[in-house]
Amino acid sequence: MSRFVARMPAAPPTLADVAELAGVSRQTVSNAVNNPDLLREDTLARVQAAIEQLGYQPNRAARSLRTRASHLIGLKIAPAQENTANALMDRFIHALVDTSREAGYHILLFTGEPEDPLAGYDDLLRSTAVDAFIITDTYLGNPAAGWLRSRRAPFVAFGRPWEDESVATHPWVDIDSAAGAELATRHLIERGHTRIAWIGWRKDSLLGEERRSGWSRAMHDSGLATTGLASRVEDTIASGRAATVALLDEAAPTAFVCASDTLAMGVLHELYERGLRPGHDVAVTGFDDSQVAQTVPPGLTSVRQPLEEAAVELVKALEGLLGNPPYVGPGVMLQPTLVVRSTT
Amino acid sequence: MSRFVARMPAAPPTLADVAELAGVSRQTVSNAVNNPDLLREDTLARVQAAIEQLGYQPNRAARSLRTRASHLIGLKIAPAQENTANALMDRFIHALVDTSREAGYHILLFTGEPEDPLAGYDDLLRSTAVDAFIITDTYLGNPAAGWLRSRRAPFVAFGRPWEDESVATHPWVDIDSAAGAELATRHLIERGHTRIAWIGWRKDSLLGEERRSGWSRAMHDSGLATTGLASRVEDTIASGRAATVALLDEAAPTAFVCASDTLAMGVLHELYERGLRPGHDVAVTGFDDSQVAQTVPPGLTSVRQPLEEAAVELVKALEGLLGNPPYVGPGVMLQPTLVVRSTT
DNA sequence: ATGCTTGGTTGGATCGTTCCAGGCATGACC
DNA sequence: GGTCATGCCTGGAACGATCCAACCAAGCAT
Repeated sequence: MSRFVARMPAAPPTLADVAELAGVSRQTVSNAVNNPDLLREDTLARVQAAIEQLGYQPNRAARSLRTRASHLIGLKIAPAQENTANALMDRFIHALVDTSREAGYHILLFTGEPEDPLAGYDDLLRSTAVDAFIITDTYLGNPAAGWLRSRRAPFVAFGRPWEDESVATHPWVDIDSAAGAELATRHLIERGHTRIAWIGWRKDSLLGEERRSGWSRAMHDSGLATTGLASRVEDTIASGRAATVALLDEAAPTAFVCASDTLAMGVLHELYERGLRPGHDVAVTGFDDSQVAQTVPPGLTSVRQPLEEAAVELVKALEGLLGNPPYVGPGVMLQPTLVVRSTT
Repeated sequence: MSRFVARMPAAPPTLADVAELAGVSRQTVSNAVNNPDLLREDTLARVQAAIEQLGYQPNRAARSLRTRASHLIGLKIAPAQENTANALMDRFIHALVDTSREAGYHILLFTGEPEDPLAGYDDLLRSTAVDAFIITDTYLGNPAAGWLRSRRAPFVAFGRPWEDESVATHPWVDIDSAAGAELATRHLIERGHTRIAWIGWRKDSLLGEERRSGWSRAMHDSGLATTGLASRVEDTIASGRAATVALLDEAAPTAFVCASDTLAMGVLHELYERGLRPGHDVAVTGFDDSQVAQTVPPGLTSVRQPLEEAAVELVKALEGLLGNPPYVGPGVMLQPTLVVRSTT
């Protein structure tokens, strides 16, 4: 078979090219790549030299076609939120891409169509474009998990299954955010605060209730009262600020623990307006260690989620799930840390 | 509510399955999908019904193998920067994913290995995993553009080619950030400021010099002096703050135009420390309209880059580049806008 | 010597799609 | 009636990898 050597955009070398150069068959080259220990030492060396010389890399499409595995992982991303401090995705995505590269996977992004949130999953699944999904918004009622399960599509979740745990047959990784709120609250108690207010999300947010429980646990453990000190609002700066107004006027707290950096910024806005100095007159903590928390004067104390660790665990779970035989381990719960800055 | 479709892992239907059901040949089904106008009306309808019934979608691996096109676009992402306000990526990536979906492309992410920044490109290219790349950091000396060109790999750049323009044979999209700085400066001049300082990046940053030129143009056009009012530092909060100290003490400006939100936050930090009120005592503008600018009290005026528009143009350029014949249009320059908030 | 293992290698078939050359009606034209 | 063009459809052959059954020496036991 004579190949045209002088081709303009030089077609990448194939298995057959390497085989010819090394003087072996295609299959032997394939083994050299996938099962090196099947070859005799000298043959292996010869093949590897040929691979090196030609700069050969297996064609992904051909390999996927044959092995029915694309080594791609689908990740759905939500629109960037404006006017909030919730920008976890940047850090998370980077960690995920980095970790999955080491495991031989790439991350394929997609977005949802407003009318049909499952369409993106369906497309990728039916065209066998990805091997698995990572889902992130596991709030109650998110149809993705159930739908993927019914389709027998492999997926791992960042976020525990809030529904009946017994139904959840997928691996998950989550962060113990009750512990995060508790960490922040105890920190404030240590600083001598006794009237510590909570600003969290509305009651239908299980994650919000979870975080709130960390605050109330820390308070009760220290014998401090919580009545009149909790507020539950939308996750916006304006509502955080409104909650601050109400709490300051009615309960006179000396510190605020917030369920998000966004809400904490609401507090800072009101303090700014009143001429109160955060960290001196009133203490504030946020949640997520966003860039906002890191850069706002004088620096917002915030709970930091170990996203890099989460990525590692997610990829580990993914490898188990896609292994042969598939292995589904128990859920993994990670501990957040507190980054102390000048607002406390 | 719950529908149980007791099915085996059910291999996805293939072209042949559809063909059999519709009573035509494989090729006819393929035509129905790719060249519908080649079929007689009734045949087309019959095939489409069969496709619908089976939920058929072409297998991506097989299609890529045959057509030598993966419909994937590679995008290299940099680590999320801590302690800065530079989080453009979130918005940009989302816009890009959204736009390219409409054009039939997906975004594949990868990261660089520290020792070899080109390794990621090389891998994806040699395994024919992606059709093209989008590169974002076109600072002078970034080897990616030149390397990709030498490999004849299709790519479009977000950022103009700073090197010799005549060498650049690739499409690019950029944002006229000199105009952005000019916008911010003129805005301050309109507000009555005359002593307007510039805090930008060090001289070896061409982008920084570009932005600086917008400031000086606006100043000179209005007959205002610039001597002693410019400072060039690293892009960190600490250096922004240090520059503020020096400028306030030596040149007594009443306003600061900054090359980034990070630097602007440095200014706010110093104002905070001195008890000066941004927007009342001293005006400040940033660059990027980051979440930090949006949420910091009392709200930082900032230049907003039209990232969504940029994504649209990039994908348009990509389609041209991957078209047959390939088309490389002229570079596209987009205009930023100014988001006015309370610091001015 | 014959048969049997074992490690190393081989060529053919296959994954699901699209490209290509051709087939077969139908109808138009001379 | 024969030729040719046209429109619609078909079957075989690729794309480049891996799976599979078979092959072939060499080594060992019978």
